[in-house]
Amino acid sequence: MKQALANLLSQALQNLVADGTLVEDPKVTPQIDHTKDPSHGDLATNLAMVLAKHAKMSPRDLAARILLAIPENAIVEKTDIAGPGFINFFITQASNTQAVNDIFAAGRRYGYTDIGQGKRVQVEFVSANPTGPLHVGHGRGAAIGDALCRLLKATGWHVHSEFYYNDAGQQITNLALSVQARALGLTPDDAEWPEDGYRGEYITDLAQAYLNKETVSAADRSLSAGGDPHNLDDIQEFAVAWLRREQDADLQAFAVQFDEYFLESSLYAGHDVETTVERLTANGHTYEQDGALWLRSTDFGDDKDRVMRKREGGYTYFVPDVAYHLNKWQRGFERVINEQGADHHSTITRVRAGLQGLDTGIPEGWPEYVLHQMVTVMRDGTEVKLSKRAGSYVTLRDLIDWVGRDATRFFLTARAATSQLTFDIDLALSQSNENPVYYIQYAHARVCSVKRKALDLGEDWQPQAGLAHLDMLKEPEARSLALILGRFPEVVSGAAERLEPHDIANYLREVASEFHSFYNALKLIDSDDQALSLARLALAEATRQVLENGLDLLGVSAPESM
RNA sequence: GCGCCCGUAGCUCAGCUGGAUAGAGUACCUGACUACGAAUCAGGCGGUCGCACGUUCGAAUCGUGCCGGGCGCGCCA
Repeated sequence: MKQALANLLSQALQNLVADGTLVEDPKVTPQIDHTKDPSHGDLATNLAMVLAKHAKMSPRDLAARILLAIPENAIVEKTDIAGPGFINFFITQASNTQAVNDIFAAGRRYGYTDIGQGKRVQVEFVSANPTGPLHVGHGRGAAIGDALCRLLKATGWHVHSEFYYNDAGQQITNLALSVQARALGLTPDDAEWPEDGYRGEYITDLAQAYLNKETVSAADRSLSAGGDPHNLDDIQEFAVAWLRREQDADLQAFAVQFDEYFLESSLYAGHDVETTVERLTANGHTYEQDGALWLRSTDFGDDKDRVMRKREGGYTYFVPDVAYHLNKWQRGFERVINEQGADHHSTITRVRAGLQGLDTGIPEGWPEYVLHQMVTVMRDGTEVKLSKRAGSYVTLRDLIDWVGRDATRFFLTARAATSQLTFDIDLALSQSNENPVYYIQYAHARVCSVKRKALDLGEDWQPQAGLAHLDMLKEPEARSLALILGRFPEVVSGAAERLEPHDIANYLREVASEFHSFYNALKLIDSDDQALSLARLALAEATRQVLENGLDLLGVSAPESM
């Protein structure tokens, strides 16, 4: 719709250039927006105001000239010049209800576009260390990251989702030491307990499983415990596999899947880390000082240089990170998007600096980042900070157990990632009008119910039959519902472009709201007027389809009954 | 001290690539079920958009400086 209008306007401009009103195509980007106020029409543009200076005319005069230059068409019913020079467009009935036809034609793929043209994008998210259950922050990352993948797929990108597994380094050693301590009968209160040890209840379960010589099967491996509390390497290998299984189960409960789990240890095994360091050194971006090897990251915008190889010989954490991203680059991804918690913000400059230092033609802004702020969990008006299982934090599993997968997903994606999030357990639990998830799902279930009811009247009460009578949808409630359904493709492509899934959540609430108003104002099934009923049923079914498609982008189910 | 994010209705948040009278939910108040699902709808109340300058036809939106909150500033990850 917007696009069609934009085409008309650009033809109008060409006409004005041709007749000398305008000199040539000026470099301005006029906007076409949906109006807030129905008296302003359905769509409006600021074109005349933007061009006024260039044309040396007043915005309102120019607007009048533009309107005269618009070619004959079947879209615009009438126009208006308003305020300082806005051009308002009232679109025709047929043009408005065309969305319903489009929705029936495209079905499950309505809203999808081919903007990405099949180009490859890699999305990395969650990437939790295998040292404990996933917490609510990982949950937010999982919900947003997965929604991003779905949005990118819907806009024609070839998406590869990935979970980076930090199965090397100090924190894994601490994990192994903690499990070993438990296996040897120590508790976190003992003086001999490892200094940076993990204290959650799961450590106890893990130690017990190890002593019982249990076998764990995770996505990529199956491993049996040796059961020897003095074999630290064996404990470590078992602990990582066990926690991986634990995290897999959490992600499965959240319906999040990854195309690939990438192991940090593979970067050491494959010498990627060494190669990365060698290349940075060969390119002259490193120096030795105080027994350590430094990256001159200040050459690439960092506020200080960073140690790469510590005095004791090990690499700092960001070195394998750079190696990992070089690996991503070599795999040929057009774009790479990393979804992470904002507390890791400082790594961005470091990783990009390392990549620039490799001199392999990686663009400066590569990879892209989506950072999410912290999540606070509230219940009964107070903050929930602890879980039994993990000890010091609320887990993703806790949220799912408390409020269910759909509500968890929705609440975690409904807010802008840049805003801190307060997760209100009581609100998410309420099965009433307070809960936005149910509000949207209810609209979907309601359509399903009405369709069932209509079919009770006979086989000829299929919504599709209403497509022949769409011209009967004249009431304002029907009009504005059709109008918002027609916006869905723009909403999806906009959300994907800005990497902001919460746009979808807001849009779906509006759709549900328009539908409920429509439903309450008009009777959908009237056996005395089948044609009109069918037209309304078709509009309802189109609404259902948009709700289903939109909820799916957020990973939320669209129930046929509740 | 430096960097990033945030500050909009009592509460939770949209709007932020500048546009018309700043929106939604919730809370509170009035109404609507012998109709297809009232988990709904219609209406009302509620705001110096943190503050101050600036940019311009026009600023919640852009710039600068303050104030307040969060996160990060390690040879931890």
